[in-house]
Amino acid sequence: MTYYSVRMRTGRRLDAKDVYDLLRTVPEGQVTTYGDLAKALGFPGAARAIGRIMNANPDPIVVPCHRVVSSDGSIGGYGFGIKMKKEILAKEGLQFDGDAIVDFEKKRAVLKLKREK
DNA sequence: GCCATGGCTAGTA
DNA sequence: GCCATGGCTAGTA
Repeated sequence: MTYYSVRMRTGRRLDAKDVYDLLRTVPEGQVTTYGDLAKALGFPGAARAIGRIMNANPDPIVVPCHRVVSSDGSIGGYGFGIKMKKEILAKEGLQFDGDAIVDFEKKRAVLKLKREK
């Protein structure tokens, strides 16, 4: 599996693999946000870049990109359509009020960066 | 110029 | 609802 890394305007690199690894720690039944992932990895403000990386997800089976939603608790986007995103999340136990996640703050995962080798 | 974002403000009710 | 943020890409020169 080859991942790409994103070159920030600052010159720093955000490795897509780091994003996917962190996202994989979000358990079924919970969600995180684009901005939370960005911040946890030390790139505050790069939420939009995270969205791009989600869109480029090479393996939706392994990387649960459907668990990444907007910071206001609304559904956010999805490469296969937000309808499917909602269906998957519903299957994982989340409830919706329109496009808004019910009890969003309770479902919002606390991201912890694992020390890498 | 586009977009799978987010934060802040005006302005309505 | 506006605009700052951030990288990508089609398409012009």
